[in-house]
Amino acid sequence: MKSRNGRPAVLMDVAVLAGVSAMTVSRVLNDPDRVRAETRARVLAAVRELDYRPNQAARQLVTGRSGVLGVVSIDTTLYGPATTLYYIEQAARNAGYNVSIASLSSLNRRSMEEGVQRLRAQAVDGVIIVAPHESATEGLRHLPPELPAVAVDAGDDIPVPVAKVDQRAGAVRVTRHLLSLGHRTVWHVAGPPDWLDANGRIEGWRGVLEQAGRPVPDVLRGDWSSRSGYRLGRGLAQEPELTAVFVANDQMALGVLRALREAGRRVPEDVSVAGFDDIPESAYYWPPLTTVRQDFGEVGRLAFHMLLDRMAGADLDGRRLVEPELVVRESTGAAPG
Amino acid sequence: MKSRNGRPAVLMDVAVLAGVSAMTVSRVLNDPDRVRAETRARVLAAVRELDYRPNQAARQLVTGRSGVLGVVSIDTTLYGPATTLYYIEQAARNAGYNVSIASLSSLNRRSMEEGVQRLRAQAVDGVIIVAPHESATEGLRHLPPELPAVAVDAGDDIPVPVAKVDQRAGAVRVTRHLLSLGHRTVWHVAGPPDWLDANGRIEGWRGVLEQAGRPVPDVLRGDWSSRSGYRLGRGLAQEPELTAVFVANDQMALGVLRALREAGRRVPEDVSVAGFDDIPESAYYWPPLTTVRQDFGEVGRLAFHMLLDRMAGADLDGRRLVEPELVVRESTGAAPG
DNA sequence: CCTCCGCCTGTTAGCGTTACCGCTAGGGGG
DNA sequence: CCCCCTAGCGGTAACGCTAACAGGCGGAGG
Repeated sequence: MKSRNGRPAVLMDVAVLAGVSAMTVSRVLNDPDRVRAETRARVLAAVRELDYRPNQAARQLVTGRSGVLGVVSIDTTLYGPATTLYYIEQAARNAGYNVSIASLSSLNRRSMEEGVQRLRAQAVDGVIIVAPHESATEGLRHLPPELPAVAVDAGDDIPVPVAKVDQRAGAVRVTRHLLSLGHRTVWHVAGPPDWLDANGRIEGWRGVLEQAGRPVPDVLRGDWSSRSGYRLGRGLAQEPELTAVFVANDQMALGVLRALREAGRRVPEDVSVAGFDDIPESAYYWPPLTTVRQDFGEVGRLAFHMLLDRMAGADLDGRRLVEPELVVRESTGAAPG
Repeated sequence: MKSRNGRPAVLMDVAVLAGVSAMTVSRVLNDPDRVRAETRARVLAAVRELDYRPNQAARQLVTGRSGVLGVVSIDTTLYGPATTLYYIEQAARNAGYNVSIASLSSLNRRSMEEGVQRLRAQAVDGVIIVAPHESATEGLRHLPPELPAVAVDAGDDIPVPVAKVDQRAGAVRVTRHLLSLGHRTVWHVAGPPDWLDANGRIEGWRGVLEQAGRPVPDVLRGDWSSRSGYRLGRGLAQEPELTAVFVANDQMALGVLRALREAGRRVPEDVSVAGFDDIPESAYYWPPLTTVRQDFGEVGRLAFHMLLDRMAGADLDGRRLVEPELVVRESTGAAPG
């Protein structure tokens, strides 16, 4: 039921109906223990009867807090960012926060900073930045210092806390797995330059090969899409020495699988293929894909809780790593011969 | 540069620095043409010098508008909802709106209404509801009437405008395509009951078969996942009569492809398989998947503009359909024999 | 010369909430 | 018996902005 005159009820209407002052109504809503149980009950009854909802703008104007968190993220159509965002939102909701988004189509320092500005203009209490790109790192060094911020998958030497999956460790595991199957070396189809995840995976892969004294093939660069995986896979299929490929994400691995098959090279009998991410479909590729599982949900939750700490004034500036997990399926096998 | 005392500058600080009244500053920001060019320039200079940003809460308190739109959506991890959300956000940004999200993990009337409540408590100016589920339809009939709302992919007989892809037309096209290849009939792996998209596709498929006087096989029900497609595909592979399957989305089609291959039935020589959605990977499945392209981006943009009209007071209550497009690849071919 | 009109700017009064301080009633200690 | 303390509640003043009206000033028209 609405207030007498038809407009939404305000705090004063509740106060009048309950026979108390406006201040008491406010207390009932924000600090219920400080008001006598009987009074509280009367107020709550009035709240229900009038269908009263506190005006956020008025509350924010005086408290300075909006209860809204901002997430600026690269293309939320991608599986990783979408999943991270989803779990951030879940965690935020459970803690009583709302989340506002700023998706970036192109990723560079300016677009990222513009996203932050947009959210700031909206008076968010804090931001989480999902911008796993070299070009955005510089922007992270110049964030407004009074705005609590946490980054996901960011580079080093930045003044904000970071939550991320340990890309390097994942790449190390999958590369070691391939070497342990007897392959002389492992080729690598990487993500685009400037992507931190792509570079982390390259480092892990290269490190294992160098440490084992194996030849390090040239890195091939895709753009995360199946299309680019297919294109690069056609080139790879011409390499006579090729027996194992580590592809930097599952979508590109799908393209590589198709290219190899079209060239008549069997997986895993002739060539082993491994991916990264463990998207839900990869278990149903042909053959089912060996890959590295990233727990994007955990990253999202972690980022949110770090932001919460940050907003509470904690001065954490470290990075928290989530461990990836090797998932062995049927696309990798013993080296031929 | 901040205001003298260290706190963020407010409108009054700008007014003092520019030597005008607060009202003039407000006008420069909201209705620049109504103030003399020279005065305007002085004010803008002061704005820049103080790094002044209008306080949204104060503005909202007096205007009643927040400049924030809400999107309540089923699991934004799924390709369709994620893409729709992405384009809604893009369109909203271009029009000067921010977007706040409420993702639903389980979809039913209560969770949907709770999502709307959460956004309403946040004082959004309007909401877009992506809840393509029977159970949510009833909730759409009881939305607070004063809240401008638009639904995406909703059912019939609801009092809010709807933007959606014409599911039935897509199913009709793909089923006709399969019949035209000489198949006696077409099997169907559908999405979960209560999903409107799933049911629309069933209707289109069934309609074509009945109209052509073909037998109508029992509908198989999956849950959109590749896993369920695989499970149902194993059953299908046992059907001796099977020569054509229309699968209600591409992920399930991937599972069906694998199940058929494992059972030794070749695609498309023995069995034709078609999907729905045209996710970016489906062109790289083995074989490349014939499917129906849904333009989720167009749906998102459309929904946003309908909401804009709605907020402007327009009384549209119709539904706007986006046409899907058949994409023929290599997973469908002439009937065997 | 006066009046009227349009352009530009200023003054006043809120918008709905919470922070801060103050008041009252009742109870326990000296 | 008085004093002080606490629990419970109320009054007032912001928070930062814009709607609505008011006024000054110059030029056009009578």
